[in-house]
Parts: sequence; C-alpha cells; structure tokens
Amino acid sequence: MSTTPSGEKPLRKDAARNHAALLEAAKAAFAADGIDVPVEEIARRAGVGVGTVYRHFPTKDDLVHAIVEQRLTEFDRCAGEALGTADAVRSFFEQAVAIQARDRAFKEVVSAKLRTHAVSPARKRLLRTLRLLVRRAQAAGTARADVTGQDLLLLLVATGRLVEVTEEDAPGLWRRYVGLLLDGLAPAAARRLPRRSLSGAELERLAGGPARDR
Amino acid sequence: MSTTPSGEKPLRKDAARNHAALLEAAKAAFAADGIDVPVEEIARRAGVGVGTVYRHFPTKDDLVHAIVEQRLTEFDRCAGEALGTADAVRSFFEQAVAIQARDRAFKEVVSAKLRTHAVSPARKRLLRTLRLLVRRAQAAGTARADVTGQDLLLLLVATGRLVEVTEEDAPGLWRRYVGLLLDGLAPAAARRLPRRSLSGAELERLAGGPARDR
DNA sequence: GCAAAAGCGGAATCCATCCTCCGTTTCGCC
DNA sequence: GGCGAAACGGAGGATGGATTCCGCTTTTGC
Repeated sequence: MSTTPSGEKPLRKDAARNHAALLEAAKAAFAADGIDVPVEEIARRAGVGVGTVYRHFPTKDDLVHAIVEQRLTEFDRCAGEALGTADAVRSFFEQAVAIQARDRAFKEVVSAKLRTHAVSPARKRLLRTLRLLVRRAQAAGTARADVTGQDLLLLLVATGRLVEVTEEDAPGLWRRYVGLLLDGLAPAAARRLPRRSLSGAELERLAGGPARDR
Repeated sequence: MSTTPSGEKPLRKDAARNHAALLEAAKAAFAADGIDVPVEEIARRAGVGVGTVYRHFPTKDDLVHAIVEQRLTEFDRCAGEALGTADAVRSFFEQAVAIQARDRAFKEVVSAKLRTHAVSPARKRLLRTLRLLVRRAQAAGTARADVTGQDLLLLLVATGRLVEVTEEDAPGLWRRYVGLLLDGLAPAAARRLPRRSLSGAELERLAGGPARDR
C-alpha cells in the first residue's frame, strides 16, 4: 500500500515514520478537500510540522506528484485484475471510476499532473497494462478494433470530471455515463444505459439549484 | 454577440462602453489563461482600472458567471442550428466541442459554475433546446431512446476536460472521443472512431514528455 | 553515555490576489 | 458654461497560503 521507500539511503527511524504518515495524510487530505488543501492541513493530519513536510517534499507539488503516482498504481492494479475477467474493459472502467468517485482530489490531480512531471514510471506501467488489456479485449471480441490503451487513459480523465461535477448531487450517476462509454467502446452488440435517470430532487440540484458552495 | 444590456436602467455612455469592454476582455482573458487570471489583467485588457471592474461586477465570481452565461448561450445557438440537421446530436456535439477547443477557460468555467449561482437562465434555455434536440433525434432514429438532454450537457462537461488535457499537445484529438461518444449515443448502427490515432511525437508529449509548464 | 548528525516544529517571511476607499474625471442636463 | 451625479482609477488593506529559517530534539555510531 505504501511506496516502498527502499529506493535510496536508509532513512532514520523517525524520518521513515513521518514519511509514511505524510503520504497517508496527503492522500486523505487530497481525497477529502481537493488539491488545494493547505500544506498546513496535511501537516496537521500527519501530526508533524510544516517544516517536516518540506523536508520530505521540497515542494507541495512534489507531494502531489507522489500521491498521483500512488493512484496511478492503483489504477494499474485495477487493470491487472480486470485482465482476468470476461469483459476486461468494462470491468476496468467500473473499478477505476469507482475509485475516482471516492476521491475528490484524484480527478483534479490526475488530469492536472497528467502532463507535468516528465514521464512518470507509474504511468508508463499503467499504459502498458492498458494496452495489454485492450489487446485481450479485442481478441475476445469485447472491444472494437480501433481503440487503444491511450484511449482508456484519456477517457478516464473525462470520467474524472464527470464524477467531479456529478457525484455530490447524484451519487452513482456516473455509472450511466460509463455505460455509455462502454457502449461506444464495444464492438457493436447490445447496449443500454444503466437506468438511473435523475430523480426530481437530484435533477433540481444538478440543474443548478440554489447555490450552495461559495 | 454581446449581452444585451437592455435589462435595467440606462447606463451612462462611458459606463456602457466599459461594461462591454469588460465582458469582451474577460472572455478573452479567461479563454487564454483560465479562470485564475488576476482581475487586474482583465482590467488591463479592458483598458480600465480594477475599481471599474468591481463597479460593474461586485465580485470576480460575478464576472465569471456573466461569461458563463454568454457561453451557455453560444451552446444554445449551436443546439438551435443543429436542430435543422440530419444527425442533430452529432452536429451539436461537434460544434460545441469545437468551441471548447478554442477556449481554455471555458471548460473550467462551465463545469465549475455548472453547479453554482442558482439556476441560470441561459442554462435553462440550453437544457430546453437540448431536450428538443434529443427528442427529434430519437424520432429520426439517430439517437437511442434512453438518452436525455441532461445527458448531453453532462457529456459536454466531460469532453471539456478531455479537450483541456489534450488540445495543446494533440490538437483535434478530441474528435476521436467525440466520435466514440456519438457511437455510444447512436441507436446501434455503423460506428468507427475518427481515425486520428496519435503520431509519435504527440504520443510522446501526451504521455508526459519533459514537463513544460510549471 | 556522549557528541555529531539528521530531523523536527512552527513562527516569520514572502507573495499573489481580491476587494475597498476616496480623490479625480467625465457625463448629462439646465 | 456650470453643477451635481455617476463613473473612474489605482494605491493600499486584508487574506491566505507556500516556503524558509533556525534553535531545539531525537537518533545513531562508537
């Protein structure tokens, strides 16, 4: 679950503990409040001072990046699991988007950083897995021939935004759109949007009911 | 093109001029640099002082909102035009997303404010048009039966993000995904993603080539 | 057990923005 | 042309958040 810190030089015991705590805290904080949580809040959650945060991550951005890597890795895991299922693409999407739905910052982060910070290793791995996944699905006839792994990644960005806009007011609505996407990705078979149209109240809110935030 | 200021009390000549200039400047500024452009930059572009900005729009947010309304109205126009075409949904999407592709702030703005600021009139109008559009398309057999106008609006949010992430490095790539969506929206006919897979260089960049911004 | 090294905490600094305030300018009208 | 009202402009107050600094504490090596 944690980023194996086995990379470089052995950290002092307390430093190692804090590093882990920070990663954990940052994940939670970002998930709950989005990328804009003050560094101080993360420090508080981790039970350390801001100074410590900066010792471990020279820049807030580095921290964000670390979390993104973690998350991309989770996606990779989903993809890996999906490899074994009958409809791999569907299975992957459903899991991956479900993760997005649980984590507010994620979508922002992923798409924000998708372009930054050089070629991240986690991302490379994910892409590789996705390519494999697509190939399999195509072989199995559950994905049209002209889709690519890259496509899945980009579509994930799109669903991220959707979830972001939708989840609070109409939780689960995303399934509808994932269904739609999957229909678009399927070769040409049965297709039907997951029911779940909007209820009166939900529609009201999504339609822009009395402003609530800000 | 401009928001008919015919609403309330007649503005003084200079005030009216500035109001228009501000709207214009804000549109441009947001499009170019995103919602986070400093108010001062907008003022500069409009050739006025910040004080004036605040006289016309008590809050930066109000300014943003005004622009969003403008944009939603543009969408509405697209939808209106699309009504006359054979494949209305496709025609609408292609135009609407093309607009997004030209305007950086738009996507952010639209989805950000999609939920705020009470039920905006422009948005209500758009939604009404979209519903009509969908109904027609369904009657014409170019849209599956279980899609709604609301769906189109939300999908637009998703494409917005996609464009955002994609456009700079692989301009036009969005057509591919719009194609995909349309396939998902279609009843069950021929489907093919607009070619346009990625070129080597583009893929490189999208895949997260040497960080460029920040 | 001890000293140097590695870390820690968090107050203080820096900076970017929003928004307010008020003296100055322009407009509309007599 | 002259006045009051309506607008303007832009310096400065207020805020919020990232990052730095440095004296103090915990570890580690011996």
